[in-house]
Amino acid sequence: MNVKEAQQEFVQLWGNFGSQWGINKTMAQVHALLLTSDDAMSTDDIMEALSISRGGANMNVRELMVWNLIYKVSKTGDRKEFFVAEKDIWEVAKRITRERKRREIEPLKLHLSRLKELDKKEKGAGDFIQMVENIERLVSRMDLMSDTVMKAEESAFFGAIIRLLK
Amino acid sequence: MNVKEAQQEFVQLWGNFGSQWGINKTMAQVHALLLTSDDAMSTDDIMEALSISRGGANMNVRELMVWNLIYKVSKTGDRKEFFVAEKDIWEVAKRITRERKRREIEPLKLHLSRLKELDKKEKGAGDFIQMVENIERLVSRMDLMSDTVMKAEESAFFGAIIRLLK
DNA sequence: TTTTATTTTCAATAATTATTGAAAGTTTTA
DNA sequence: TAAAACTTTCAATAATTATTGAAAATAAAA
Repeated sequence: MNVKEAQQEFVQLWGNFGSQWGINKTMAQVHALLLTSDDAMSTDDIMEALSISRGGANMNVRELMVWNLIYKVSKTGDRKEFFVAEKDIWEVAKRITRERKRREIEPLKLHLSRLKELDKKEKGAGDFIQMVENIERLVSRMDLMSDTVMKAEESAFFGAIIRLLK
Repeated sequence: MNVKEAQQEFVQLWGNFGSQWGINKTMAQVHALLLTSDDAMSTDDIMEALSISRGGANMNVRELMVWNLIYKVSKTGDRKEFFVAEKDIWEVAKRITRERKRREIEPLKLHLSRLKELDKKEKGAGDFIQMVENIERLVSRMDLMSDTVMKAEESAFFGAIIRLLK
């Protein structure tokens, strides 16, 4: 297997993995392509590499820019836009986490919290509220966990503690 | 808002949230329904509550049993099967984590590891392998962290340490 | 055994989600 | 200013994924 083949396999792998976790497959593929590409790529390069349409390539690079996972760069003497990915994988993880938190976790927390505004006198209300509170606690803990992982990575001290917990 | 309305809203909420994370929407709804239901429900009860077909109800309860999130129970004098959910939300989280790990993370790790078997002499191979290794490290760390959080919940000592990291 | 109740399967269909590609829009160059 | 180069949009379409429902299978009762 040469590098190109390995890269193609990685692109497929990452696309499938992404879609299992609710991330658009093609977006994940574009990301994987840029992650493992040495130099900046234009929309045409991406279209060619992934056999996708111009529209699709454009939409996905724009979305990846919103997620802060890729950047636009320009080459002197070329009018086209080129794109490069953030290569620090921990930075990548942090940004994906941040975006999903903002889009999904925060609204979920809000919604759950509002669910507790029900007639507390009614039979069964207590149990229901308890369940919602337990879920709220779970979500918060998971949320905190992601912060902790990221923080641990940045700190030798916390990192050592985390490893102790294994 | 009464309990029933709140429950219905929760079912919708959980279904949407699940599908954003790659979990079948109806399966998440059946789970939410049973999670917030006081007594065991039959397939007919579930069909009625969620307005879904018999086939759908059956497929989803079976799948939830594979995930170990619900159990079959029987009522004396009734031939039907009834279902109840595991109500301990931490247990629920652990089981979902375990299942996704088994189905997705383990295969991903294997696949990533195999990607490193390429001609290392080729130009660019070093960078590619480095990227794959960084991703492997990230996946492992995320994986380990989920164990740690679950463990922390069960242990005052670990819990205290995790809180320190906040 | 036969009937009845219940569960399971799965081909057909519906619903959802992703993708295309050509037209419109924008920016740069001549 | 007009033409060329490039980017963006979005209605139409394709691909994927979820759902139905009726028939087959299974299990319990008569």
